[in-house]
Amino acid sequence: MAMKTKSFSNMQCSIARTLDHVGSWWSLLIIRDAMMGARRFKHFQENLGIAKNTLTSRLNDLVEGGILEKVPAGSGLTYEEYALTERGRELAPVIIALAQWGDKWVAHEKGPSTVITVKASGEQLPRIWPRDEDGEVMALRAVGMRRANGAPPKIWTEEEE
Amino acid sequence: MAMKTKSFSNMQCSIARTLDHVGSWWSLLIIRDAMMGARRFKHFQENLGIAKNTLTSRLNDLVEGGILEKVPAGSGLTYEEYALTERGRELAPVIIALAQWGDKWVAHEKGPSTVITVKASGEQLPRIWPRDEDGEVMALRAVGMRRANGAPPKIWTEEEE
DNA sequence: CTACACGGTCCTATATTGCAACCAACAAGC
DNA sequence: GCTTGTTGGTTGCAATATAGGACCGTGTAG
Repeated sequence: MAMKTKSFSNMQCSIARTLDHVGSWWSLLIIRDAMMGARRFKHFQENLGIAKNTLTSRLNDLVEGGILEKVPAGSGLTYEEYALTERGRELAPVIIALAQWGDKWVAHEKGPSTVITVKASGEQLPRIWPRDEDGEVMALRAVGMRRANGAPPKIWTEEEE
Repeated sequence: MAMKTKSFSNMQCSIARTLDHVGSWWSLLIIRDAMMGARRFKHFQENLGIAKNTLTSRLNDLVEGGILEKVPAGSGLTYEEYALTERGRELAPVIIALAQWGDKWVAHEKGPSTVITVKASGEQLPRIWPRDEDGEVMALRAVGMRRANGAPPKIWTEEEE
């Protein structure tokens, strides 16, 4: 699906499989703009400064991947717009995590250009972070990653956390 | 920093700035492996099936970006290993969000190869998701994204959410 | 002294991206 | 009815990045 030399889609890892859909340079920025209300070709193009043929490719990939869908623009309008599907909207945690990491670690001198908020209060959204079964924020060292049963083994076996 | 045609690093948007560090095809998979304990060049190479020169580039970029650092492997050992910095470890929410999205929407027929857990209980980590100031899980429609004061305006002005 | 593992570098072929030109469909102005 | 401009693309070409394999210097094992 993604147009690169080596596809991740046959990998079993969910991260790789996700990146196969949204891992190319512009995909997540297109999704970000879609979440902020961009719907038309020109919106993405003008806002991102992306080349038109590249944008065409990315949009087609995202539609094919079920993240965007083409919908009629409205009564009387002839063109179609690009709208996020539920699948696409559920990428919000990824977008939020990226934005918050960037705010903390590689902030622009002028501050962030986008603020993610709790609509009800207008306040800035709290940091998205792993939580345990009780909803308590966890230290990262308390998060484990292990191979699933039946998964191909890792190569490095010197130690296990 | 990242070696692509057009750099995102001068964009004000935090998402773009983050992607400038981790947006290339392999970066996030390298970080995933590092989180699972990979430390040596060969670990990444064998596990990912990435070309060696590409791996060299990506590792150098990540070190330059402060996400990995080279550390002496240990007493008596001559080589250096790649270890996540705090900056790198804090990408965990991104990795988790990608993994959980993939598990839900593009799962492999054999199931996930990696399971992310709460170490204390061994249970699967709950879904990482935006929460309000009280720690309550939010509906995505309750999350707002708006331009910061002073940010360049969006091009599309037809509607505001 | 020889062989091999490790962590690279260098070269070439292919794939992807950026850029600019071009184009068809439609709308607005005159 | 004709011209112009906007939109949403497509097509070529040049530049860049990736995959793959050959090669290499250092260190270790035998």
